Amino acid sequence: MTDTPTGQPVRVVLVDDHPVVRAGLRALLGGQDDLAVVGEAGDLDTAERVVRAEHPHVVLMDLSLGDGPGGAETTARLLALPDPPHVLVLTTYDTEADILRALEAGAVGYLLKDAPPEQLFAGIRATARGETVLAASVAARLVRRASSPGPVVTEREVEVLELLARGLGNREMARELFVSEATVKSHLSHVYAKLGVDTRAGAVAAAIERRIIRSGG
Amino acid sequence: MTDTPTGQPVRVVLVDDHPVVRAGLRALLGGQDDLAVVGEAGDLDTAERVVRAEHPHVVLMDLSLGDGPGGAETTARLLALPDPPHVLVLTTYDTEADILRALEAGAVGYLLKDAPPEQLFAGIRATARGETVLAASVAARLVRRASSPGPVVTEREVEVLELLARGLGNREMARELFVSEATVKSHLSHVYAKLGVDTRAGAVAAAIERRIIRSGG
DNA sequence: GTGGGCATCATCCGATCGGCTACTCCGGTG
DNA sequence: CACCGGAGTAGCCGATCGGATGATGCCCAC
Repeated sequence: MTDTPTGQPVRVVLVDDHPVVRAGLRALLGGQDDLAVVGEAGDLDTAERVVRAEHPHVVLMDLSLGDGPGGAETTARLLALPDPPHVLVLTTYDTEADILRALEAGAVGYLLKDAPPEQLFAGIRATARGETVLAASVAARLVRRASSPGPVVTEREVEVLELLARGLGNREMARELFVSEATVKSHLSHVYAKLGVDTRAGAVAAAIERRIIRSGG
Repeated sequence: MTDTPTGQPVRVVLVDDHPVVRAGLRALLGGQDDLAVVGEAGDLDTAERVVRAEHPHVVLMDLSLGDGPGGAETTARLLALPDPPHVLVLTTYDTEADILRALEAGAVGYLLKDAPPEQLFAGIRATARGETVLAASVAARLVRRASSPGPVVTEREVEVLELLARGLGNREMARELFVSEATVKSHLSHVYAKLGVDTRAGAVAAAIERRIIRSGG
């Protein structure tokens, strides 16, 4: 509703591997007097360089950045720079793991790409002021999560889940991980408990849904 | 490389549920003299109305249109209109099932959102001429697929896969589907063969990857 | 009008899974 | 130093799975 009282526009850097999306954000933000896009990047390295050079107030970041390092890692890297920007995550997905990783990495906001432009503008202004901005559905997920114990799967368990998704049997997993079959079964039991399932198929589905493992693509 | 010899610009309608993406495409296409965005839509109904009114040469469509009807269905609906446009699918995903559905629905092109703008422009011009345009990775998938027998999973088999992803046992699936356990096992065997796996966990992963079933979110 | 694909059902049987209990190492933390 | 959690290991055993084989009814296409 209201505008920012400062005379200086909010300096924004766009980080997204989709040229189309970058152009879209540029076009949208260009219509706002108090928002200025001072740079953009399609990958982590470029992002780091641009942020270092431009010292933006806000970085608008797409989480599904390429296939390499996740947006969460990128966020962390940018926040480690001197005079770090506020990071506002703007993504297509609203999966729990994504949100948590981004917020844990230090992002102060999380909006979805299908958000109306006004919400986006307001989000950027709020982010520049250091406020936390969450899309409604994102907030809802966080609330829902706050009431449940965090299923923290260990690194090893993730490995087992990945092999599991490839359809390996316990014996094969054991060989692959250089451990005994008993150990694999042990990990599986723990995974089942943490994911709230009791079958391999259910574990794979749950793991993919919570983005503990990815399903290729 | 070359431009279209016609004096009339290519009339384009954008269909995408992300305002940001629509703005991006508008901005990008706006820089091309021979391309004119004559309308846009964020959902199926609007798309149908706009196409009916504007009679565009090309429809740029995002497959991941909302959570309702898929882009494939939307494509089919638009092609069913009088004087139908050429449909160029522009999406984030390059999953086999998506591509096939879109192409089967009648789309003549398939590009990814992370494509460079030049490729996008060329694709639109080619589409306007009725040519087929495929992103490199998409073409590769089709080639890879052509050599293998088409894994066309039946409706019933999808049901089994969905229950499988929920971690149900054969007995439970049988009860859920009002059939005998033997039938469930039969379906599973067929599914395994079609997906090229031999375990329930592998089947779930393969089914999610090929978007035969969704994993929530 | 016959073949093929789909859905259905049945039986057999070896292989695997999943739950249970119990133990050893190790690195952190109070 | 004692405690805890993660990782690794072991054996037992009933339940389940997966493969093989074979059969029936239906509907559609050639």
